[in-house]
Amino acid sequence: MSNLKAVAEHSKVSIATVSRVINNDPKVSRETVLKVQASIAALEYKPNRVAQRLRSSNSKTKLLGLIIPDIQNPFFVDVVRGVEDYAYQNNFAVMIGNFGQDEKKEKLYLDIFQSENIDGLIVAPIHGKDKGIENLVKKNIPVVCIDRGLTEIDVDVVKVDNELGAFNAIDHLLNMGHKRIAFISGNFKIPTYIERMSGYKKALEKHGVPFDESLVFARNTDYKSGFEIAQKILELEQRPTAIFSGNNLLTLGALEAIHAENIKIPEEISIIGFDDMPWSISLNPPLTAVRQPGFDMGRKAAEMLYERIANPGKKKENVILKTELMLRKSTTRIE
Amino acid sequence: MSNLKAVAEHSKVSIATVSRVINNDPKVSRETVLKVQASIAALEYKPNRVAQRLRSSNSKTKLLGLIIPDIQNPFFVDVVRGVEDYAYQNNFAVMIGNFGQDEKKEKLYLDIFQSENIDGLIVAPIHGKDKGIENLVKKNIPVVCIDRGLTEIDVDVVKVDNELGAFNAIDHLLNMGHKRIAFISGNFKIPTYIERMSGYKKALEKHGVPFDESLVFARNTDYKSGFEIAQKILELEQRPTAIFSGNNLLTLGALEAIHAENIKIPEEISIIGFDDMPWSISLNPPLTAVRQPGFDMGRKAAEMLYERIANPGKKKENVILKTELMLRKSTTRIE
DNA sequence: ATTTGTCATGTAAACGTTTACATTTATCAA
DNA sequence: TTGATAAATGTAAACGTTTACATGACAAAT
Repeated sequence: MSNLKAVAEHSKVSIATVSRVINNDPKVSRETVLKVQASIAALEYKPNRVAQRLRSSNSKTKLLGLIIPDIQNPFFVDVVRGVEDYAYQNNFAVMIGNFGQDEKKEKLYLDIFQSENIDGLIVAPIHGKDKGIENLVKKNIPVVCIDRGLTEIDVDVVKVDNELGAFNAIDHLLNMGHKRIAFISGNFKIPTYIERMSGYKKALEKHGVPFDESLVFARNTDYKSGFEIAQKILELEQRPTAIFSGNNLLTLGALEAIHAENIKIPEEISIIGFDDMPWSISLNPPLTAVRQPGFDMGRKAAEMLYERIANPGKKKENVILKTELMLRKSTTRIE
Repeated sequence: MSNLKAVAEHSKVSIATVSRVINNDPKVSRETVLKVQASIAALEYKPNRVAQRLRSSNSKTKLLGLIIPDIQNPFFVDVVRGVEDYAYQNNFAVMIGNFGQDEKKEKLYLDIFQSENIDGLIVAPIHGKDKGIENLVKKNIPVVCIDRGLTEIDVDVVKVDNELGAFNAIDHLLNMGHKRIAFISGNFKIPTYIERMSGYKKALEKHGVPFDESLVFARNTDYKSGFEIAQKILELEQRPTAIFSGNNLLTLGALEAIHAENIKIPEEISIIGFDDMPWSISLNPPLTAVRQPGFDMGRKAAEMLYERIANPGKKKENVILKTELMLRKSTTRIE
């Protein structure tokens, strides 16, 4: 790879001048600019971003870190796309780390990204008291949390009104006459699930239905957990008439379990999923789901990160987007 | 962030010695090692990977680039997971770029990754004559192609036997009596679709069914294309009895179109998709599909990249994995 | 006592940039 | 002519590492 020195020699100027041309410094004569640009083209010179980042943190070639809990979850894929969309338009590169709900792995990525001198980080914390992320914030490294916030410290957040989203889903089921509604949740260390649980409870309360702890199942947030928990639910002596499932993958896993038992949805059991998918309509049956605007969340987070980088002192922001209940065919009225 | 110098001062040795301790150089006394390690811990020192990469390319802190065509496609998500799995175990960081089948964006990521001094690249080329990737290979930057190869140049490749995969799918349909089989393909610039097309033709040939060009539709590889092409197919005067769809997203899009028209699968039309998904069983109806081992492909590619980095001169490898036809309920026999 | 060798450590150059500061040259006012 | 000012360019330090080479201390061999 050719470097500044090569270009400088080729156009018979100093490397400082070449650097100035690259950075559009006005203090260089038109003549020299043209000469240097010709050399740059001739040698196919590309600035070395590693050297740029080592030398100065406020260069124009920014590097963003993005840490997500589970890339298999289409919701987070949407988030990634949103972040990338904004980054691409603004000439950032994005480094992605997927920690698969593994706290150690999250910590590793935090360390790596930090020592890669990233200019900013977008992260969905594994829990609300994440010390690693708190540290970054304290060090004044620009951080935006997505999907989940931090409880101990003030930080930029983009999330969704999880409580209301869950409330509306459960309210809908209760309105249709359901009383025994199982909740397949993710781990309650994760803030989102605490909030969804709270919405679940509030809806029950509103309808005067007593809360039954034995209907709540919290494990991991993957396909397999959804499958296994649903199996258990279906075996219950007094089977619930409806299932509320906490995320995309849990829903898909639960569907597999239900289909494996040849149980009819919604005639024998209703189901609502948190997280919509483009192909929800093609599921058997078309799935009623709580839609989160993943792409928009990603884009917004990137935008906020950009602003935070430009203006580190600025007041922390807390953006809460709305969910939408997509009514389809996986729920029905019962007497 | 503390640096070598700070650690050196803290433990009253030179920075060279500290560096040696970090890199486990045996030529340093036990006593000093302990002293330095204590300082490292006290100051929470983390090596700066940017400086490491600038200084030497054969350090232990490697950075891999991964460029994929479409992160919305669950197949590529599996690939990402496979790559990451291997990378994580071997202490690499992975930088992901998603180019969304946009050639310009692919080029941009190629440039960025190169100027980030990546140690190696895993990429699914947008087409077989990708000059950008050819250049990297010529510059002796370790590259492994995944899902798709390069025609003009010898390079490491991990892919799947697309021709045979498609052949088996079409053969299955023909065996069930189908003769008019539509093919929803991606763009024929992409090598995979050329190969799948070839398998499609060979199967027709085997059964003596004449090839009908008007049944082949090639556009993009996204959900929307699948939806729109399927709409067209359903409007055909003499409607095909079966659809073979070229990838995950095309299949899901096509399903939506079919369901929107209230057409029964498989009674009124059969469908086989290239690419299986974990939740294929929960689709309406459970989808018959050609499974590709995405995770294994990613893992294998990372492994090959690792070997190529260690041994750049080694002979290029061409790994072709097998597909598997997953028989479910979306196809039926016709007379 | 001198030489040789080994081990531990230090010194300084290098990686490719950016940038504060210094230098050169030209322009113009007095 | 001199000095001041401005414009264009160059010089060199810095970012945080790694590493070839130099140095120094000490023990063993002569």
